[in-house]
Amino acid sequence: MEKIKQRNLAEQVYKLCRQIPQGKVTTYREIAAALGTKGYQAIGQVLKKNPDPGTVPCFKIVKSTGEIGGYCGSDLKNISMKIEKLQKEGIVVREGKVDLGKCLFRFE
DNA sequence: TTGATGACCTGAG
DNA sequence: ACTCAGGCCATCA
Repeated sequence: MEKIKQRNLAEQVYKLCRQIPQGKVTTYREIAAALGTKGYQAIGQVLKKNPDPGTVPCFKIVKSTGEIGGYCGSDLKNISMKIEKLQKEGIVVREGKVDLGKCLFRFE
């Protein structure tokens, strides 16, 4: 049987990212769960390697603890920009952390 | 193919 | 609350 494995994890991730509404954020864990995998790291890996802020709002993805994590190379400067973008969307960021109980979006 | 890396997660001290 | 160590998965050299 040819398992219809995930053609490309990246594509799935991008699709989910695009489906994130404005003013909401998601965690790597949710994405991995939505894809049915446990490679949380792989998610971030793909996002980091394929930074497409024009098509995929990767800044809407945070850690399960609510921390920002990283952005465009895990540089602190970029992280700051990520936070600003989130705030602009209407997301509440406190001490570099996001209110998951308020802006956590889940894939149905 | 093997080995190393990473924007992670969970649990224990 | 914070820090340390182990684990899981996909991608790159």
